[in-house]
Amino acid sequence: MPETARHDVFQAIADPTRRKLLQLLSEKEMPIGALAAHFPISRTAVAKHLAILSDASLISGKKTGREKIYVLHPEPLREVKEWLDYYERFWDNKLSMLKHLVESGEEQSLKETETRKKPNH
Amino acid sequence: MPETARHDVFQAIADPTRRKLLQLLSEKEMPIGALAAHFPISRTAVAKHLAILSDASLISGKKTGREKIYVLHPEPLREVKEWLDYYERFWDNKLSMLKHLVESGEEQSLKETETRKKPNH
DNA sequence: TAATTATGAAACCTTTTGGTTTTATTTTTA
DNA sequence: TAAAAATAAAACCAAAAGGTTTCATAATTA
Repeated sequence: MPETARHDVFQAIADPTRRKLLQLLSEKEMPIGALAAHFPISRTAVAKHLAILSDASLISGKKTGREKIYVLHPEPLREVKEWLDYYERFWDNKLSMLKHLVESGEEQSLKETETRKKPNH
Repeated sequence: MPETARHDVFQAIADPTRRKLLQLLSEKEMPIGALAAHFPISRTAVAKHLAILSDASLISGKKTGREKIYVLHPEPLREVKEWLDYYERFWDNKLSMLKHLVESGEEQSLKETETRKKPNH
């Protein structure tokens, strides 16, 4: 695994082993050994999957002593979510409008809460 | 492309060419020739991508005369969305609860689905 | 300090992916 | 009906993906 090419988040989550790694790291940060114990493949193979996830900025590792603890970084998944939002309208005719309102309201609130706390009715 | 193994929706959307194919088909149903015109690769290569998308049940083709018209089937993307919903809470602390309420309500109306706590992949 | 533990790195292997070119087959249409 | 158009199918190819084993290195601990 040359690790030269930049890895895409869509490609990173395409592999079931990598999805399970993300799930494990979402429960608790762990070193590679603890992660590898959950799989039938070798620790080296897990290390390569971690490298791909790291390349997609989905995880990072901090070395403490002789261990390297891996931590989840879910932010890049937002790109996938935004891609999906476009298609959601095609399968969901019911509440898509409400949900889009909620989500656009959320973005608004993220910007607004710094400057304003009360509604401006 | 032996087409023996069943294709996963996560894997199907991993390739940028296939994502663009989905986008084109979301605008208008088209035969393979019209699709291939949007890419620098051969029509045969596009045909293989379409086979993968079809294998993931994301599209289907109906033959009319000498043309085969491809149609988008976005439903399998719901699986990706549900997987993402689990991670959304990690980047969105504000309205995730409201959104989860909206979405669980939606799922309930479509079918009686349990609220899931862990991803199933 | 010597053995153990945890990880990193390199070399290698097989299958899958994403692409090509070539050769049919089936409908239209000139 | 012969030519053109649209697609399908087969054979082939290079590179990437996913795995292995083997060897090396850095911290711990007995």
